[in-house]
Amino acid sequence: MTGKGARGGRKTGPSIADVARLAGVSAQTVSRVSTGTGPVRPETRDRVMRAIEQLGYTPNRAARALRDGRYGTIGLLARRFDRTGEALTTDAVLRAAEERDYSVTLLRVPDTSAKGWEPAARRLQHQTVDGIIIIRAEGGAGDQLALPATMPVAVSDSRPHGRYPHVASDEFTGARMAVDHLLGLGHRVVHHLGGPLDSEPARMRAAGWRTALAEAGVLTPPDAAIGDWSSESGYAAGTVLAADPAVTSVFCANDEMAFGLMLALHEAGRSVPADVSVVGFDDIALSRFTSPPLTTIRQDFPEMGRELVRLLLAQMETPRPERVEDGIVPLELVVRATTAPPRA
Amino acid sequence: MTGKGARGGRKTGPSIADVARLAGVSAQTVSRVSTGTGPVRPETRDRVMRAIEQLGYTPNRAARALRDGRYGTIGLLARRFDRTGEALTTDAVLRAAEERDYSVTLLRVPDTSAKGWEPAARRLQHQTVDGIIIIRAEGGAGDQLALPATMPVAVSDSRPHGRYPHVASDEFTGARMAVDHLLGLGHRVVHHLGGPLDSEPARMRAAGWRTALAEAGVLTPPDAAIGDWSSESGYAAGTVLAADPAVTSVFCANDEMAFGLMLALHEAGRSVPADVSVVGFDDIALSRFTSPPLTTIRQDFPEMGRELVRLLLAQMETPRPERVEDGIVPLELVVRATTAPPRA
DNA sequence: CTGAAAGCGCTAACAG
DNA sequence: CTGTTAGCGCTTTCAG
Repeated sequence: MTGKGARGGRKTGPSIADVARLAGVSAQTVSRVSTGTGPVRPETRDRVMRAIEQLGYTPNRAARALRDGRYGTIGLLARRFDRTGEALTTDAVLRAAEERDYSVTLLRVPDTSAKGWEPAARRLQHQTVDGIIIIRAEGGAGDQLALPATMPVAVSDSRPHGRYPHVASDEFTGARMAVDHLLGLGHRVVHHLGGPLDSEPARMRAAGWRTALAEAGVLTPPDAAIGDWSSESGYAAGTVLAADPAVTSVFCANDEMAFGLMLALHEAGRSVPADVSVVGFDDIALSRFTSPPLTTIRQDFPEMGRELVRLLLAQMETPRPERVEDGIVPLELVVRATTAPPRA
Repeated sequence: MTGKGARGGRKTGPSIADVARLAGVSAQTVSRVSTGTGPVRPETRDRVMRAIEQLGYTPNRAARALRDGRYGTIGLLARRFDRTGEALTTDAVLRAAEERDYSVTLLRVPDTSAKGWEPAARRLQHQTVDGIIIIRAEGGAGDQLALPATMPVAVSDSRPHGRYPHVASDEFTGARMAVDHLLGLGHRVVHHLGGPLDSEPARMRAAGWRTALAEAGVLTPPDAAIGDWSSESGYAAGTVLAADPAVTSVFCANDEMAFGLMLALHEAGRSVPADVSVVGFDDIALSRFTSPPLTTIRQDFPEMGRELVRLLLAQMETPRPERVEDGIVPLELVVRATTAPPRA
């Protein structure tokens, strides 16, 4: 014989063949027992079970994935995972995925620009994922994502994508609720501390603010301050706003910035809510427990996670469906102690 | 011919064979180009590259994993991922894993008890992971984890495990720094709001508090209040502590509880830091921006993530080494505005 | 009810 | 420098 061929790859743990050998049956039978497929005589099943136990056999997922052409894994893409919004979404997606028996792999995309997203997304495709959920807190042109055409995608963002189905909170309405609340308290005008300009959620919140003001007859709203979601940026904006006596109320695009803003206000000697009312957005866990507790717009993260996973799996079951509906999650105003009627 | 055999599994995307056919070369050559292994004539390489481009070929990771006997993936186990501590650790681990070209799969373990951890851990083994990092914020008897003997594990916890290497902040020293700071300000005694009793980090922080007090001559420290890390529990403890005029300073086992405590203090008319000083633990992003900004002990999460990954990969390279050193990460006192000398 | 064969896609070893 | 072969572990036919 011509000694050709080559040994295959590395062995990992006990394989189905090892179990079969020990139990004195065919690999086939072991598979049947292991997967619960097909008829097996109770006697045989017992023998196999014992062998499985004894060897500590667990099925090799790579082999199964190779055979089935799927991994049972969802990739979760975001710029970072250490912020409140991402963490809450991640946890929510994870729970929803679990329910459907999927696991979740994280991929961080360092760069905001489309250039940053794409290589990471490609890397993700080389990873073991069947579909991708993208959290887009900011970073504009995601339409250029250039993912493989067959890769199912769902996006957490505030606006239809054209290409991929998306899920979003009803940011526009949420912002209006915040502003209407302030207006209802008697404020003549509401200032705004917005998120980054390349963030769609930030834009929607600003639009809601502007619209609510317009409907109340304030046709030329004050300039909006721009932050980057961080408390630092809220603090910076706060030092400016604090100096303007015309400011009696501020609607902030997220809670973190609201806290930074309030600290600046406080340091400038303007008290909340007596001198200026503040409304946040998100309702993070801490907002209930700051002094004073923050009035804010609550996002339903668990529901978003569920929607995201639902939309993604729908695509995986029916690849490239003609049209996938988007998801929209309602928001809720939570009135706490940072809002009050204006002085005098 | 006897029509035996069976078709294999489902096709996913273009395979190496498809590329080979199109480029008019052997599968081997494609593999060589794709992996950058072995010599290929520039001409041939170009032809292959074009074919790859044209078909949008990307290697099938399941097949590679099957062959190599490894996945390039780390599993990250935690009770939940929506809290600050877990989110910071997750992000840190993710960054560290990326550097070493690993991806990270999340697994949530709903149950605190060892009973909850084990099935989840088994499930993880059935997942596509080469090793596991466990974040143990609470939930005691992790020694009974019963993971497969060959699975590398690293634990984020405060105390040697016996079984698995662990990484932890130097909680004991951190707690002492907090208490010494308060004592140095002139407080006669320092109260403590601790974490859950089944949490090792919580126990270490309480031990550090007790030791620092003892060294200062306070041999019978006041009873510690017990929380569950949440602001809610901090608030509850705060309502009790606020009623006790002997309380002039409190060291809290984390920042979230400190915020809850301070709100309760505030509502009871006791001001921070004039009436009572408060120190937290963690230094979460918001702590700098509350009013007043929180004095706290800063944890170095990125460093912890790096250590955790380093320890895990060390085991994977040298399976079951005789002894793996544990990691300990230093802590830092950050003095802000919630601490001051006692009144009078 | 059980066994044999074949093939998912990839790559190490060997032969040219 | 390139091609052939074999095999990683699993599961779906098909035959017995």
